[in-house]
Amino acid sequence: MPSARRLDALLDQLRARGVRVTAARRAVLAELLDAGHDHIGIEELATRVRRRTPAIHLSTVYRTVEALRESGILRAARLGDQPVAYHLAGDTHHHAVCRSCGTTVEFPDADLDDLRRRLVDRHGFAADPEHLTVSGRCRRCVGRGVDGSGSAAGHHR
Amino acid sequence: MPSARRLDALLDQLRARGVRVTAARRAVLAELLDAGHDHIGIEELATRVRRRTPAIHLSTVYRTVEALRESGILRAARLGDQPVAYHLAGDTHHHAVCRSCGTTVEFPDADLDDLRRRLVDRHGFAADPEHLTVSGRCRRCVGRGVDGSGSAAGHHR
DNA sequence: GTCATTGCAAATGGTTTGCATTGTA
DNA sequence: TACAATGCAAACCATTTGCAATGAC
Repeated sequence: MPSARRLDALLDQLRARGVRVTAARRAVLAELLDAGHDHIGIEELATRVRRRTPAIHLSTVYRTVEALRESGILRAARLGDQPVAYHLAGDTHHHAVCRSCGTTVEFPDADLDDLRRRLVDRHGFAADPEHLTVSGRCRRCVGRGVDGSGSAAGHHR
Repeated sequence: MPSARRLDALLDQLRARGVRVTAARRAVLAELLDAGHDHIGIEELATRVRRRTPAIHLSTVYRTVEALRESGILRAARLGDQPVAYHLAGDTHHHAVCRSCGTTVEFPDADLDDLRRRLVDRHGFAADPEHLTVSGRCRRCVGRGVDGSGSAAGHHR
């Protein structure tokens, strides 16, 4: 589906929920579509949006992003300690972030099936496809024996 | 093991790493031991600490908590959007938080075994026992058909 | 005695909010 | 026209930091 078409579809989705379509929302959605699979932070998103659409205030981007999130159109992901980054909903996935080098690995939502089943069976808890971040160490850092801020054996001074 | 004894053990653990044992650290650890299984936020922790030990500054609590975290003695957990809460390391567990009513359900680290295996097998990624928060809806809210900030059908107005 | 730790006050940084104005439906 | 959305500046709040004084080893 061409990008312009997808944009219209998303805008219709908004209207259908009684959410008004404005320049800011159109622009933010357009940028998110452009970004494809990448995750964009608020500042970056604001910058990109302004390249095409004048003076859209950062606070507006915040409010826009929140509106889109409530409409289920985008997802917020907090990778490690970085500020929240956004991406269109759709292919739900999660991230594993290396605490030593910061590398991130993506994994599909299906990898949580087992956990989901356990949560439902035991607690009746229905897990959302909300973004999840797992911390740990990537292949390279494990191989190297590198250890992040965690537990380094006695090093005195 | 009596609480005082456990405190000493933890303090020794600190000394063994070359971390100095101070009033603030003793006090914070004592409170965390007292809190048992509960998670405590920074402000609350500072308040409790001050009940026994005078004028310990909030920034000191922050620094103390960070030092203890680096030593692997405590864990930080961010439940939903609340500020970070702390608890002693040990019985690693995770939380599922209901996005409608805020109820939290605890689940054991073992519930992540399957995910862990997948991450290792496919990416060589070694997941930490770091705290994880899963969002979703609890049994009651699922039953009631309540829906949090998520997707409420067209409401125009 | 040395150097980590603390108290304090000030800075930071991401995010939110009140209000008058603008623009969508 | 009515009311949601925006721009802007100010407020917020958790967390961090610089520095001189203090205290652990």
